[in-house]
Amino acid sequence: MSAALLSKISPADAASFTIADLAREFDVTARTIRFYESEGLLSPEREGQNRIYSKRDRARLGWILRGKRVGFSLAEIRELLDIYKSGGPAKQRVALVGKCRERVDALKRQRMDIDDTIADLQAFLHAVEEMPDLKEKAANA
Amino acid sequence: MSAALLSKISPADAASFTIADLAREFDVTARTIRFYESEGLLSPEREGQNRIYSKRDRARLGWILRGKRVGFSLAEIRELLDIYKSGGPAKQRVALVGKCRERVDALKRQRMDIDDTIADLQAFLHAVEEMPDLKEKAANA
DNA sequence: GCTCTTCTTGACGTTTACGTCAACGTAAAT
DNA sequence: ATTTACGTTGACGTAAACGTCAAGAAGAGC
Repeated sequence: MSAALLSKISPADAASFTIADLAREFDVTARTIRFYESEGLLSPEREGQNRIYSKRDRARLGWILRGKRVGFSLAEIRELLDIYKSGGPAKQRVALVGKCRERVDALKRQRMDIDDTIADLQAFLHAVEEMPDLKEKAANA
Repeated sequence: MSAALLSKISPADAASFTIADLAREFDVTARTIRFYESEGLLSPEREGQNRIYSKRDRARLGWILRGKRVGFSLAEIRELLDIYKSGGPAKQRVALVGKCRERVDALKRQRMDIDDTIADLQAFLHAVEEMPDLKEKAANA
């Protein structure tokens, strides 16, 4: 029973995981993880009818979710994951490398947009902090 | 007639713009710009029934689109724009400043995700470049 | 044996962010 | 006067990314 409780914790260095394990760890629903599988982003083993995720599957899910956070669509993420595992003919790989470079450039542009937006918001924050009534509030605190 | 052609160019430093001007400049459809207005993100003047955009409107649209590029939803962008123009009571402004700071922190985390993703992709690119068959291709080129 | 929990597979609903007509107004060009 | 170009307001359609049931399988504990 204490073993059952410990299994709920599901140590991050375990060899395999249930769908609920990953859902907890990455803070997504099981529905989402199954949806990613239906979209070809994951393909875990089965133990009977139940899904069983390896450490590689887990890392892959992490990659997917980080991709989402940086604004990739699921289709883009699938493309990138396909590029990773691509052992196809050299000519095809050259094309994939091109796509990969484009993605890197896009990310760098996005990074600049983020820097600009941060600068804008911080400039606004500084301006607000210089406003007289707020300075009073701060002084009275 | 040459004046008509020049008007198509619609210099970026003009005092006002049509919806098509902005659509061209920012590479979005007029439909999109009207949609943003219907969502309360823009409120251009009217000349009869036609919309007429000021330089401030234009800058605002630029801000909106950059917001989209960094992954903000339209609702989030509206919130941030509302924060900008907020001259409400000090107490309310303090709350808005909090939201603003949260956004900055989120953007910083997002930037770290982007850096990590760039690093991943570039590591992959370097690995591919070290692959024998591709080195041959490069040598034969 | 029964219940409880966790898992499964559909099927349908929902939100966001627009696209796509349709039908019309208006002003300039021919 | 009429085409042409650009503008307008609805109304409806759509793709992405899930959420939300419904109904059932399958093992764990009592």
